[in-house]
Amino acid sequence: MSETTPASGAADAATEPFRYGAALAAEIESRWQDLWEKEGTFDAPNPVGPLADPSAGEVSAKPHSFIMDMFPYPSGAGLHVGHPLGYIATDVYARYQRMTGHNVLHTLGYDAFGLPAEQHAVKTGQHPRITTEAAIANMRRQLRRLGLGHDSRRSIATIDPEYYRWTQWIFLQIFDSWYDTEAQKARPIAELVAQFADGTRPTPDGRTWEALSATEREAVLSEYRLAYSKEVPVNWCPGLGTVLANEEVTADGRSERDNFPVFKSKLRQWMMRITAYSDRLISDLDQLDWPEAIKLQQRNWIGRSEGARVDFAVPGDQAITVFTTRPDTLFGATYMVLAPEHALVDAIVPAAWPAGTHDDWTGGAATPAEAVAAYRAEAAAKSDVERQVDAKVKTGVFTGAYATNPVSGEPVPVFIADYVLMGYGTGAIMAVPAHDHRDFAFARAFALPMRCVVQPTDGRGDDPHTWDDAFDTYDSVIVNSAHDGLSLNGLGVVEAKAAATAWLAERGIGEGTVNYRLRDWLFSRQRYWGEPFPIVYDEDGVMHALPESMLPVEVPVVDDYSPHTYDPYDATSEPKTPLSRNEAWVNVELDLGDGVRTYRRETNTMPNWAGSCWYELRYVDPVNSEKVVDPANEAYWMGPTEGKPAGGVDLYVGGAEHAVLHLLYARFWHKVLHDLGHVSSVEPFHKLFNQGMITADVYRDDRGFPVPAAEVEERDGAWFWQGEPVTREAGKMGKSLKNAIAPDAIADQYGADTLRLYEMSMGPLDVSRPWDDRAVVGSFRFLQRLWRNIVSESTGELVVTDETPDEATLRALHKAIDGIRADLAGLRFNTAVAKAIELNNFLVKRGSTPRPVAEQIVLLIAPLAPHIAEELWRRLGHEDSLAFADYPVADPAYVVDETVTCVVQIKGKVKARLEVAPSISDAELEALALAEPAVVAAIGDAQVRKVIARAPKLVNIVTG
RNA sequence: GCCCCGAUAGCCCAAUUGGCAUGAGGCAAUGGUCUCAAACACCAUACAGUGUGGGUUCGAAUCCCACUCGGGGCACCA
Repeated sequence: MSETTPASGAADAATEPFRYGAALAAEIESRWQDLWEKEGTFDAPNPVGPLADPSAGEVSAKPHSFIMDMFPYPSGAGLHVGHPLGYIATDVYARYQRMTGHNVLHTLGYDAFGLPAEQHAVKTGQHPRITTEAAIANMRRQLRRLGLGHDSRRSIATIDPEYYRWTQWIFLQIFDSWYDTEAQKARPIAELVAQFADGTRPTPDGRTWEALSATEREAVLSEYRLAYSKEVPVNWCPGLGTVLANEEVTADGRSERDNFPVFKSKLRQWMMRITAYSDRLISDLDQLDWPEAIKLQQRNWIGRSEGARVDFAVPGDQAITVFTTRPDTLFGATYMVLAPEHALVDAIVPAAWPAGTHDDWTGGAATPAEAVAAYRAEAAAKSDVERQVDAKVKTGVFTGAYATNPVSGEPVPVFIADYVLMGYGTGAIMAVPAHDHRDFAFARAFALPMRCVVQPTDGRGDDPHTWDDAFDTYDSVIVNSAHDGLSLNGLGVVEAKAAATAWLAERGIGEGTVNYRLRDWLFSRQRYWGEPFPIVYDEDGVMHALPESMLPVEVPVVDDYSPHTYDPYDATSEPKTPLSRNEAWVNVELDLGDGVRTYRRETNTMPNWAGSCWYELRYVDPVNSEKVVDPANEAYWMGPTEGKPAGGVDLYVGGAEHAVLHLLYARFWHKVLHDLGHVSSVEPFHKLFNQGMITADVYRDDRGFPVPAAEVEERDGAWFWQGEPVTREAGKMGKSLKNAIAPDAIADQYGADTLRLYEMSMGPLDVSRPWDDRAVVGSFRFLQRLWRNIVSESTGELVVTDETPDEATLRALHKAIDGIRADLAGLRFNTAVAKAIELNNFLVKRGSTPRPVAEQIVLLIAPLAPHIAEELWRRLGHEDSLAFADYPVADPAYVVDETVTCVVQIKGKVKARLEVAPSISDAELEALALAEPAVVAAIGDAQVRKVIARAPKLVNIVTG
């Protein structure tokens, strides 16, 4: 770790002043960065609007390439070398695209609202805008140093009022629309109002629209609006002082951020009706070029289940409707379970236990009503965490009521139990203990009857009472299922489902239906640092959307912006919005058409996801003050094309952690905007690529606390910090593990081109790999050798020669061109770098570099190491930047070798090698191989049974 | 518990998708050149047979089955 001498070799400066060292790299890099900035090299012209460039010709005719990185939070801590991995990759790809004739849109904005920025501000005692803007400035400085070719005119930040004006505008579009299930799309709410007004659509209670009060109308409409405010069960996190979306709560009932407990609470909150789009969000995945793993995660999160609704009659002329995915097992339904909070429970509970009620079923209560009340209290007191822990033990209580199995006509007892969730399906199930693991466990605990209706195929017999668990395969046939004109016996599961569903539908006691796991998106937060809602309430409490002319509703400047947080375990606490403290802002006089009146503002703010739900659209048209995005610009950059059926950004690179949060929300917003006619694309992101993480060694002391990795010494295969032994493991790079390495430090030591090259050569972009400080020098040496092949280290003069390249050199060159092109296009940057190194090593060995070869290798490396490439290009006599130079194209004549080595195997073992023409036929090759003396000798007396010839590379002789 | 993904030299990784691992590339190691010495640089050398066990095939890192280890997702969703 002793870095006494800079890598440039200061001592050599006198004799080798033009050596490619850290000092020269720094000089070259800052000079080119200044030039790119001054000339606006990476400014991409739009077809129309303020960013159109008349001198750029007919933009629409040029092929486009819209390349994006996932929006970063501007962290106060600055970047470490893991952060820019994806940014470098997209920059390399963008530069390659530019050199292959594309009009490239590449920029980077900042997702600057939200909890991280606010928490940082609270910690430092400075207003979030000040800390956030400082963090953005620092990040811009760090990123500029890496030579990223961004169009800075398009670098928006979500906290800019001119940006969030449109975030609020989109909210209003969503608020002012409803989902027409027949047309399968969102439509303006005005069209729904018109239907109510002219009577084509009846109001819920049958009165005319005219007869409803404003409040009543709003209540009707809020059942349709895609953004609505409603009292709903929400995830309340006292430790953070805000409510959270389902997607922000972990499986064990804690907040994804800071791991605080989350409690269920019923509160009035803003919701987004994302569930209306469940089906389209699943089916449109097929049109996208995304990693299968991410598509799978989205499909699982949305959780589409096909099944049936079935009515079970209960006394009092009522019915309990259940949802089941297995209507084929209806004959096996031996009891029912309702969620404890199910509305029908009170209606079916009888005054006394039926005669002969099992003692275990009553929970020790004297009457069913008491048992139900006691169980409900018990269930309500449980937090999600406790429920998780207790999940294996089934609890519940008998309601005292019996329902009738609609196919067998048998009475079945009705229970309440917390293993049935109110929020899914109908909040009630038919229990088929023989063929469902959860029902099996419950039936065992309560000694309930079981009936086998799916023939076991594993030899366990057909008496469920002797089984260890339920038998739930789809790959069998139905048995014991015939009564009253319906027989499923002998049918396969799939046919039986259809038959049972049809039978139910005929009798009006059921129908086929689809259920989704996805819930509506909880869209409000009790935060200061977020977009205010463009909503006010009048004196009667009636909600009004602000007109477009009143946007943006700016975040008010206040002294106290900290959230109301509570003891993380205080489930009884209630959220309070920071904005509500500011009476002067909350109460506002406006003229919304009825003259000037006093209104109260909505004081919740939007979640941090809001700004990132649509930023790709604003990148396209960042300074448009008339429209969210001009249709011509949107159509050019994002519109559907042949290879991009749903449209969207051409390449989107980011971490896999956003699989169901940002990517689902953004798709939803985009689809609403599409339905309302604002964008031509159906999906926001066509090709998605998840980059891996850069990990780094983490060293921990004997208490398990991380120690500063930079100060650890290695001795004899063990590690020590301040003389004490420490352990080593791989971990995420970051401040908390004390192993962060700043890109600035690497750039100081070697230059940004080396850092770029190293990050690209570490491995495939999509896998995580450990940072190795020592290995960086390998990329540096490559650039030094490249430089030396073209420029004299002592004089700075060109050393390229005027020779005509020989055939071997041309073959090496064109093979490299061919390979590197394919690798860059396929985002395989690690192998592209290897091939460039290989070609350069060839030139080193060759002893001199012919000028045409020098020019080609400079162009080849330009996307990866743009500064040194620009510098060499200039020294080779070119006046213009190579950013738009044509990328080398391989001559096919030199890509294939004149002769290839053919391997001759005997029974799969290599026995001889032949030099043959690539065009040789199988037959010729076979004859040649069998004539080869080494082969003849190896075959000896053995019989040749078969010869497999795969011209031109292989012959395999099978003897025996 | 269920579902994905992965495992190649001391380390990071290639291998044109079933056809030469005398491994593409890099790091580290060893020897040498340069140097008063070192660092930088340069030259050269060695190092594994593809996590384990079985199978398919003329031929397997690649396909199939089982297992081990590592990473990720879901987790009473009926």
